[in-house]
Amino acid sequence: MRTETGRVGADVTAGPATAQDAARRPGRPRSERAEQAILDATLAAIGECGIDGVRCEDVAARAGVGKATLYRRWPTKEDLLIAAFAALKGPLPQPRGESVRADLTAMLDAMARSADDPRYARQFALLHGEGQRYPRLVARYIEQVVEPRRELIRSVLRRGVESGELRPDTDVEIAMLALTGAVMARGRHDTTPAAPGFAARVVDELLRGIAAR
Amino acid sequence: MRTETGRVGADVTAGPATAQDAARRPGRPRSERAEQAILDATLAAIGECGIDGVRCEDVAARAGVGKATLYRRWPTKEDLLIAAFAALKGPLPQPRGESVRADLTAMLDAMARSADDPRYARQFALLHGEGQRYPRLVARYIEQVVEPRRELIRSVLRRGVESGELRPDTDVEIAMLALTGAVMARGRHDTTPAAPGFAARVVDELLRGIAAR
DNA sequence: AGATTCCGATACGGATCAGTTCCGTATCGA
DNA sequence: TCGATACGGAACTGATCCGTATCGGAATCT
Repeated sequence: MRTETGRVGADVTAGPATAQDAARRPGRPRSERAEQAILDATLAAIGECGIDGVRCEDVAARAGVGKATLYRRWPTKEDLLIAAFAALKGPLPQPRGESVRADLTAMLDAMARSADDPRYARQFALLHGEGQRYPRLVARYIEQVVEPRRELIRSVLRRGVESGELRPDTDVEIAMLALTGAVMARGRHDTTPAAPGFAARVVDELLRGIAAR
Repeated sequence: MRTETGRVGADVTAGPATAQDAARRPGRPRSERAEQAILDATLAAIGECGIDGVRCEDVAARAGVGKATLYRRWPTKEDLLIAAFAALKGPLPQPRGESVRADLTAMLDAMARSADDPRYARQFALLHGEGQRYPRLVARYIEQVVEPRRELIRSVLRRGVESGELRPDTDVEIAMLALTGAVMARGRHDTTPAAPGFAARVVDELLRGIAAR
């Protein structure tokens, strides 16, 4: 049974009880520092051990925190993982709007670069691999991390079609998949960092096409 | 300690002791049927439960086999997984050589179609996700499954360059990543089967390029 | 026949790990 | 100061699961 005072499971979506909530309640408020330390430790553990390799005991130890402190905030391991992934999503890179080529290159480059971080590198694979056992986790991750990034690429492509930079009959979805997929496929089993011009080369190959004229 | 009679660990690479070996030894020979049933059950379990979700006990039960029968062949879980993945690799689709477009389309279509099989769909993700804990498994899978398929795509592309079907300055590696990556990216979180023309659209977009003329 | 090895079944040892509970202590509002 | 809640630490429970051991019986060789 949960020792959580009165909160229900659905609240996980909005995060755990924060220190602000507690400030209006009697007793010692929850430590904001502990909370962040736990999330950081969780992400580090995921990067090192994989999603199923994360042990709550280890997370607490890394964070310099008692297990009770962890379970007071997230009643199950899945809740903790959801919170960690949500915290990881980070800022979306904003297209600068100069040209489709420049925007796509910048975004793919950011993708490829973050793929060199093992924490990011294993995100989707982890989710996909062990995702069947954590369906809420997968759904939330796709909604909060994957789709916004895909949509950003799509929007750049659509803008290119409107501005005449791209063929009017461009299949935006296919192009998006080819671009993001190339970055994914490269980082898949290649642990070396992406070469400097990699993103630009991907964009250029797709822009020009590989068919002979 | 292993109860294995006299075989060494390195033999796992070449598979377990087969019924043929045993036929030259006294006593009851090993059942070929049990062996195949175990491998099939392993693959099914991987597809359903994920790589870490596979339980040897469950595999034995599905195969209608005692645990001893399993451990007599593969002394550890990792050995079993390696054997199962090696058995899964299946035949390589052979390019028919008519045209680059036709060959690529056929191969990507086969990829997309097999990605609809959950057993295949989760292969690389599983390996990538929990691969850190099974390094031998990953290495063997890449070598035996991933690379041959990639090389096949590369060879078609190179042939296209030579025949003049593709631009002479085509970046074969990037093109290969864009093609295979698009299929990967589509199937990533999309459980619905690929649309019939999907592979052809990917190939065509890359062949023609999306830049306006 | 007798020795040997395999079979499926089941029980067991031992390790791991999620989640709980309790301890003594620290920090808040009243 | 007092009550309430938080803290880190540690012990504990209960479940899971790998791998071993043992059983009676079946298949095969000499």
